[in-house]
Amino acid sequence: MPEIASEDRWRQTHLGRLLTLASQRFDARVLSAMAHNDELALALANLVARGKLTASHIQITRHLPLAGCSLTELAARAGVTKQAMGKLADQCAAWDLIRRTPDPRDARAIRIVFTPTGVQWLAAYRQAVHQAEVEFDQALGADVATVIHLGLEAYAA
Amino acid sequence: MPEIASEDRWRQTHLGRLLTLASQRFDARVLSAMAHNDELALALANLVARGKLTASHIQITRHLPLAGCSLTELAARAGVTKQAMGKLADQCAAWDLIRRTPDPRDARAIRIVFTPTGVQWLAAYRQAVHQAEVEFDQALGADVATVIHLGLEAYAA
DNA sequence: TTTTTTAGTCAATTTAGCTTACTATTTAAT
DNA sequence: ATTAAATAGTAAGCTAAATTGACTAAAAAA
Repeated sequence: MPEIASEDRWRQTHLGRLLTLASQRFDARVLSAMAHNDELALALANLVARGKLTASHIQITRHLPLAGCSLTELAARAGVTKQAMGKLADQCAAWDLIRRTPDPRDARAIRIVFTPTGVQWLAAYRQAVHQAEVEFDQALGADVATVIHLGLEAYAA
Repeated sequence: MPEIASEDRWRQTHLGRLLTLASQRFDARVLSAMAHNDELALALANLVARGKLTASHIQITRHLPLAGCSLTELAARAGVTKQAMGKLADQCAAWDLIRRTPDPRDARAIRIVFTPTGVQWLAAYRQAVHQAEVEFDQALGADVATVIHLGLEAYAA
């Protein structure tokens, strides 16, 4: 426990705060990389740059299996209600990232699947994450970065 | 870059995702510790347990100096508008965590200061963070935890 | 065949934040 | 000293994300 004199500094540098800040910085780097990705369709990169396509939409990019899945399952994976996921899906569908198709085995259900544009989007996301990881490695050194990666995997996953 | 077969697993374990999950887990542990803190006034612990007093109020706990400061400065430290901070301050004042006092040197300004209850709240927050850090150390080992702490400080702070 | 569960949508509400606009006061400039 | 510009705080209204509750249609279980 810190002494009073270092109180304020402690409040900005304890582990929880550092995890939050590091997470935010990393995400910002990923979004930035996507906004500047020349290979990504200009319309998509612009949506990112203008703040329309944000981290919340990455909830879909992050959780939708390549084979597709139902809205309910996608919501469960992302840990939000199906109503919330439904709205995200509406937007992503309007931007032609995902498509709703009927489920042949269940007339109630719809399958959410990536469109070709969505697959391109997913690839850009992966590349941006990779780039942010490389930046992280360069900032801290590969050894430290590896310890952090493995350590967090043990703590969080 | 991962191959297709491990695509889904990669999306859940890349560094950005791990940072987010670790940050969420850590914060959840802190809130939980505060909700179960017997020394904290029952009314406060209940506010936490019932989700009324949340992470956003910790923005104040985290940024308000022990000597107090103006609302504008507090908002700047936390990186939100003064209106947003004003609302948080209203709630914290209603729960007797902070108090608005006139600034003797500037009739426009008000000083925000912790009440005695607020100081107790801050102490409980520090103790809860400490406890979460101890859990982290025990889960990963002190050496790894230290590397992570120092590494993230270099990356994020 | 009836009952219950499940998938998805609609509507209304909550919440945290923002922008714009305003008053009162202080500081700077003539 | 007086006026102009900047600053502290509040108020009103808006937006975006996510919630709860109510509902329809289809499937599964009784």
